[in-house]
Amino acid sequence: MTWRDSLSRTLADYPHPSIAVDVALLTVTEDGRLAVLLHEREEQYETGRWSLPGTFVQVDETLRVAALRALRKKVGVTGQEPQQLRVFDAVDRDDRGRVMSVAHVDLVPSDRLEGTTGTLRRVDSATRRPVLPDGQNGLAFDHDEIVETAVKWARDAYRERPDPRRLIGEEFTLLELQRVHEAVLGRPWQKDTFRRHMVQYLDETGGLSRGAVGKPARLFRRTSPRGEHSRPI
Amino acid sequence: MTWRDSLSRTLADYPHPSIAVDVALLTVTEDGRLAVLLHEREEQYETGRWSLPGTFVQVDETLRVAALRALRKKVGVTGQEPQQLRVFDAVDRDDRGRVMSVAHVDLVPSDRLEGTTGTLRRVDSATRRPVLPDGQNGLAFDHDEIVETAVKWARDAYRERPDPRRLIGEEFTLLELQRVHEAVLGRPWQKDTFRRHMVQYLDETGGLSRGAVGKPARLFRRTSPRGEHSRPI
DNA sequence: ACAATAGTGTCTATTAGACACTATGGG
DNA sequence: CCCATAGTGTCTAATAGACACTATTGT
Repeated sequence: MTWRDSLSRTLADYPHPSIAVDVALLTVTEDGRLAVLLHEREEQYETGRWSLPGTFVQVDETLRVAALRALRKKVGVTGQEPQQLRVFDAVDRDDRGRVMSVAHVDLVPSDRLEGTTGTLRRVDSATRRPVLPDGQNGLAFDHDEIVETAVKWARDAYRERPDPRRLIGEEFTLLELQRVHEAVLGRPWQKDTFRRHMVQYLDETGGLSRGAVGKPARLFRRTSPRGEHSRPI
Repeated sequence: MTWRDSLSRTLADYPHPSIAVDVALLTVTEDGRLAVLLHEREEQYETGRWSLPGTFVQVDETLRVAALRALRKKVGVTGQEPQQLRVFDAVDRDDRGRVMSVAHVDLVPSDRLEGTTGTLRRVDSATRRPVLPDGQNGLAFDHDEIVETAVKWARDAYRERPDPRRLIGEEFTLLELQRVHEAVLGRPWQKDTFRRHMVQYLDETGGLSRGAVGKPARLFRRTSPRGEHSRPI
């Protein structure tokens, strides 16, 4: 007997919380700043409020699939790998009912956001919150807190390893890598310190950068990882 | 209009996953080893299988309350502070239906387990899994993975700070503190390295230990924490 | 005196960070 | 030649780990 049969009715019919996913999709903008993708709510009484893309989790769906569906339907973005942050479960966090949200985060190159129906908002380095237009202060629900957790996750991921979310391509110079890390971490880095910290995780390709002024830089790629993958906080 | 009114029916009546909590309640045994509290399942076809205490989350309940209820009802333990690990959401993880589980962990002094109806099982230091009796190998559901994540959480918490889960009392000697840390981490520590690492987070009380052989040891207490609290991984 | 535990001085190896130097391309 | 960027030698400060020594109690 499987859970699609009548036995499951007794379990599923008992009143239980609904479960949603919300995704803080982060990126690095052209001018080297961290930003988060928002969308404007259209529900009654809420028009004009900003929130993270999210959706309810359907009965047959994993969280990952629900998160990808939210990105596709709400902001028109496809093909990411959202990571779980944590569950936000305050009983009064959603006026529409008893809804818990599994917060997710992802960090993707900005060119994957082309054609999005969402809006990129810079994340303030000090507050770790999105900079909202004019008089507005704060996202809907508990989404400010989700963004803060997401930014912390991204910075933790970029403190140790070279570009773990692959914001840049397979081959890169150390300066290109450093620019990405400075954007995510929101602070500068000494080039020699940065180099000596990262080279242990890099392999030289043998190639050199071309076309720019100055001494051509060596190209590197990430060392193929041996063990653990990146994890949510 | 609140979520108790008719509007919520349309939301809650739509088929959606059930949500459960499972708690890996860890402790340090008399002989200085890490252990996890299990209980024997009584459901049909499952009698004799071991699992973590868990329960379904009710519609009005926070995860914390549900986790505490599971501990009270399933193993007769009260008053802990479970921390979220992550959501386990594989669609086939539970034969009874579509159930996601929010895994929790807590680490408490062994005297709080007096009168429990559960069973303490030592956690193997190498595999990070509970040592099961005779021929059994593996907990029900995905609970082996939860225990592994819980042990990792506990070890991370005890790597930096002095006894963050308060397994020992307010005042203690450095040797007492070291014994607790060695039990959680599952490895010995040099006393001078340990001391110099931990004193920065400790205040001297001025008191001395009494009654034992050898030079009396100074008593310390934890420095009142300024900022962040302990967090799940 | 001796056993046992507490606590410290000091050496080494490693590392982050900073400064300043050398290296190598384009114009 | 000059400029700009790449890459390295080296110094300093901080830290973990280890060893060995001194300190202080009970018996």
